[in-house]
Amino acid sequence: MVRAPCCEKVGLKRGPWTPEEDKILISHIQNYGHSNWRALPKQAGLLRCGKSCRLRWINYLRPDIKRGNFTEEEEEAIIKLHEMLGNRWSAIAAKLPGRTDNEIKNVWHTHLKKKLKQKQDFKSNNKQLHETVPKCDEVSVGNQSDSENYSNVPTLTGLHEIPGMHSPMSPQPSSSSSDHSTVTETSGATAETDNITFENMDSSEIIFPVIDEDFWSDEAGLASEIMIPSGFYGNGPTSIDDDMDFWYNLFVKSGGIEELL
DNA sequence: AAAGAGGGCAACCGCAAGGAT
DNA sequence: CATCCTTGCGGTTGCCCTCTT
Repeated sequence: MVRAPCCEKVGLKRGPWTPEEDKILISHIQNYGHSNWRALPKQAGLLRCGKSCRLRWINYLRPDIKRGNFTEEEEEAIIKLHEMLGNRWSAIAAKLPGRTDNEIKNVWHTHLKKKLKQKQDFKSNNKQLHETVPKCDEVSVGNQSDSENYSNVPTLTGLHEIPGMHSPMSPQPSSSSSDHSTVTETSGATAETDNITFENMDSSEIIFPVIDEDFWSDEAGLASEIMIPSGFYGNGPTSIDDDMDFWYNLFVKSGGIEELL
């Protein structure tokens, strides 16, 4: 038995969009917006389903779309974000202004998967080196009431404000660079470490766990193995999704995946 | 020069979530 | 509370272009 189409397709056009259709869609959205995708094609006089119009707009016609090849930096960012988020293309796209989830998904499947494979091959060839990275499992991120436990982590105490990023319980960094040394923690910190900034830290002070393929997509794994600085979370959100910027920036700041290999 | 292979990318499909009724 | 509708998302498809033989 053939499944009925998800939307009415009788008389509706499919396939590649023509420049004329694009023009109509752009003009209509500019004039009336896109509050209702389903009704839009009818109102605009397009023989397309709403879904198709939405996709065309989001992936191609939106004025803030960045066209052209991905830069090296963007590719690196995608690889790192994919390590953290898995196949959550929209979440990855949200971190890359002007890039769409579809575009990122395509570039992943066409270029970056291969690139990463090479990296992983390299990694497996250097397993011995890999095993020298210390593994820690004393600290749980999942329970914010465990903040006392964080103070038992010697390697990261004193990590407070990272320039260009914000910890979940701190205010957004201001444009003034003088704010870099601002201490914003609310609990669990020791007074004598308040002047220490991430910038001044030796990267060797940060210890990441051994990472395998499942690590970043497994919150439980992350929660049980990553070393969290004392007082870093305080009363702030504690889940990974609550502040992905925080995790990503921390990861990148500490050297990213290369640092772990 | 022609044919086949492979890659890149736009578009489609189906499902799930969330809101409206 | 149940059902319907709409939107958003990730996976997949298929066309077109380029490269290789």
